Formats: sequence, structure tokens, C-alpha cells
Amino acid sequence: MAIRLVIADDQAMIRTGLRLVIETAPGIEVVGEAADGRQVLTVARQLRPDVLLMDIAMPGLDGLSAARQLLEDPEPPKIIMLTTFNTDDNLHASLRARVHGFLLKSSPAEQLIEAVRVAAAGGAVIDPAVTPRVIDSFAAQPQPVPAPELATLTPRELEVLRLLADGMSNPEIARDLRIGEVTVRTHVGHILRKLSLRDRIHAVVFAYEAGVVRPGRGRDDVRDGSC
Amino acid sequence: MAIRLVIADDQAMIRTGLRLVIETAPGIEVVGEAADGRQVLTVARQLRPDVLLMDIAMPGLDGLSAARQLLEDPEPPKIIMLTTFNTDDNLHASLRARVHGFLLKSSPAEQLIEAVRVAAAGGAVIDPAVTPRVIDSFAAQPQPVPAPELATLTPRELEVLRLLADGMSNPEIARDLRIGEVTVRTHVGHILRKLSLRDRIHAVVFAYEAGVVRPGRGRDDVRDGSC
DNA sequence: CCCACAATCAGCCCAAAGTACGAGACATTT
DNA sequence: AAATGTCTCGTACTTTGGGCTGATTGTGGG
Repeated sequence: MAIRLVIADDQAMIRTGLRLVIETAPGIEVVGEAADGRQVLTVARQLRPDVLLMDIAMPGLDGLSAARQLLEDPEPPKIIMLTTFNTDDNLHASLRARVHGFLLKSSPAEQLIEAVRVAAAGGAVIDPAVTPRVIDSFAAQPQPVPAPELATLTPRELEVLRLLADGMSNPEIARDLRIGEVTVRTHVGHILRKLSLRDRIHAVVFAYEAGVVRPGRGRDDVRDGSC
Repeated sequence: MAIRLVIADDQAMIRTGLRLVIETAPGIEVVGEAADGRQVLTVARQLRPDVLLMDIAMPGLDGLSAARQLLEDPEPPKIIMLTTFNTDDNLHASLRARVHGFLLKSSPAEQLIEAVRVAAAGGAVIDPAVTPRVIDSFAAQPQPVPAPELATLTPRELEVLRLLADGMSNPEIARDLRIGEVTVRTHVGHILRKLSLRDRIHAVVFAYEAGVVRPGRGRDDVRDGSC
């Protein structure tokens, strides 16, 4: 069965161009087109194509927002983003949306066709010209330096450190661990001494820098109900 | 001028197979081979090829370590990693090393050849089969939630918050900003009130979670000289 | 001109945190 | 049996931090 494809771009010329290019490829069938984000949503949800080839810049609802919404659906189409200029913004936002392809419009036709096939098969394609930037971003994401002093902490102390890094006070830690506050003080003291830290605040910083705790892993007990 | 290529793999059969495949491609010339990591280092540094096609698993010095060392050199070759099985470990380590390609040995010959050309041209290639995982990792990396309350902070208060998140005490912040400690206390008080935080420790946690400060950006004034 | 806001500074009070010193219970190792 | 390490708890003391109630100065907008 042929791969069913929908093309989304605000410029009619580009749409017909893409359609012509794609239809030279066997096994791929263009089943629909859309000229803006809203059309994409209805068309894609109605036709349920295998792959969606979509420009990022479109009037009204842009391609990225449309992609994000579609990817919320059950069994969404594989989405390949197309863009004229490759800004980091477009790239990062697309990857964050977990699209299945990111190509430049300057790409040769074969690459486009190959990308459609790959996406339909469950793979993903990033334009070779932008891939170095993806790798750079990947390499740049800070990996916590495993502090050797961490090994000197006893299991209990490490436990206390985690709670400490969550912003808990000594009485709170005591309640959480079902021990006396004095004991917590002792543990905290040991932690500070072993890690050569001045106070619990430095301990929090250390915990984040060493990867003992990580940001973004929703520790919602810190924020209150103000939002 | 032809692309000068070196092949590194511990299995002689694979090397000859790769060589045969590659030499069918015009414009690419295999100028050398290596059977382990140490050989790669000497061969690559002596022949100075444009591209290095290297297996990850090799006896002695493995391909990844060799790649890391080579990429420290000035004008290193473009390095494409090859691997039989695609574990996340291999993938992440390779990308972290900033290689220019990551392919599976199961890839078709044309893809290999294309990857060599792309790498030589300054691009990079990731096997379409593993690209979804790369995108997933990318999307999974926590992007700090931009807390709206941050906007309510005055510039000065934000400044204080940053120093606060570095673990500085009130007197230290005062010295750093050349203001009185009392003023710092006032600022801190305002910060805590505006952000609905209990104490400065929660402020540190907030700063990390909201991305006001990021881990890994070497704030070495926190740790002391114990190492 | 007045008002709101930001930034600066002051004194007072109390809770929290950190330090010092000590000690008992329990486990493992020597 | 002795030593070591961990976890637990206690008392007393000092320093730091945060809340509270003020004040002054400068700046920008209505």
C-alpha cells in the first residue's frame, strides 16, 4: 500500500512543486494539501495520512503549533518540518515537538522523498546541514560532574542531602525520615564537613551541580499554590 | 580532489568489505586502514585524511576514546562512528564527542557513501533508525519552566537572586554589589515575598528550576580548594 | 506637583541553622 | 575482644536569616 502524504505550505507554487516532485516517486501518494495551520488540522484529522510534509512559516496557525497539536492526537501522522531558513529557534522548537523530520527547502528532491519513506517507516531524518548543530546542542547539554566526594557519604547522608536539596528544613527532614531533628543536624553537619561546604545552601547548589537532583523533574512541593 | 578516507575496524573482513563498497564510489579514496584505537591515532595523524570511518568496539583503545582524542587535535578529520548494535550508551557518548556521523553497520552502502560525502562537506549524518531516539533525548532535556512571577522582579532583585542562587550569604552579596547588608536583606525579603518562597534555600531551588541559573556552568566559587 | 516604585539604609525580635562535645546501640571487620 | 563506622539522640552556644516597622532618595508618569 502506498504511503499517503499531505502537503502543507502557504504558497501554492511550493505546494504544486512539492506535489510534482513527490509524485515522481513510486509508492507515495499525495492525498491532500493545506495552506495554513488550521487547514492542516482539519485535513490531517480527516484524511489521516501516514506522513505530513509541512512548512514552518504559515499565516494564522503556524506549522510548529499545528505539529504540536497534531502530535497530541492518538496515532498522529509522521510529521516532517520544512523550512527555508534554518534558525536555531525553528530547529529546537521542532525537535522539542518530537517531529519525525526536519529538512531545508534547499534539499534535493531525492532527500525529500527518502525522508518521507523513512518517516513512514518509523525513522526520522534531520537535514545533514543542520545535524552538526543538533549534535552540538546535544554535546553542550551539561552532564553533571560526578563529584568523587559523593562516595564518602553514607547512604543515610545521601538521603538527607536529597531532601536538603529539595529545600526542606531540618524539622521537615526529621519528620520525613522519622528521626529526631538533632539527628538531622548531625547528618547535615557530616555532609557539610565531608563535602567541604559552608552551609546547607551550598549543599543545594552542590546537589544540583553534581546531578544529585535535577531541574525539571517537577518537585512541586517547593512552589506554593500561587499559580 | 578526491575525499581521502581512513577505515578503522578490528575485523579485517569488515575493513575489506568497507573498502570494496567505498571504492565503488567516485571521488572517494581509501588511503589507510587501522585495526585498533592506537593504530587509528597514529594513522590518522600521519595521513591526515578528510574523513575517518571508525567502529566503536575495538580492542585496546576503543573507537570512542580514539575519536575523543583525535577531535582534540587541530583540524581533526571528520569522524563517522560505525556500530553493530545501537545502544543508547554508544549513541550518547558519540554525540557528546561531537562526531560527524553515527551509522549502523546494517546501513545500506549508498548511505555510507553519502555520509562520507556529507561529513567531508561539513555536515553530519545520524542513522534514520536512531534519529528518533536523538530527537527524544533532545525533547526530554528539561527546559526550565519560565515562571511568570520572575517578571515581577526588578532588575536589582533578579541580580540578587542570581547571587543568592550561587550560594552567597547576605554580607557576600552586599560586598559583591557594593551595597549594605541591610539593603540585601530588603531585596531578599522582596524576592521571597514576590515569588512566594519560604526562605533563601527555596529561592536557590527556584532559581535552578526556573533556569535563572543552570548547572554545569562552572560556578567554582562554591566549591572550596579541597580538590 | 504628586504618586508609585525602585533602591538604599536602620533597629528589633525570634526562629533556624551551624558548631562543639558527648554518648549509646548496632553491625562488620580484624 | 577490640576497633571501626553508622545511625541515633542530647545540651549549650553563636551566628545567620527573615519578619516587621519604619525612613530617605531619585526617577518616571499622570
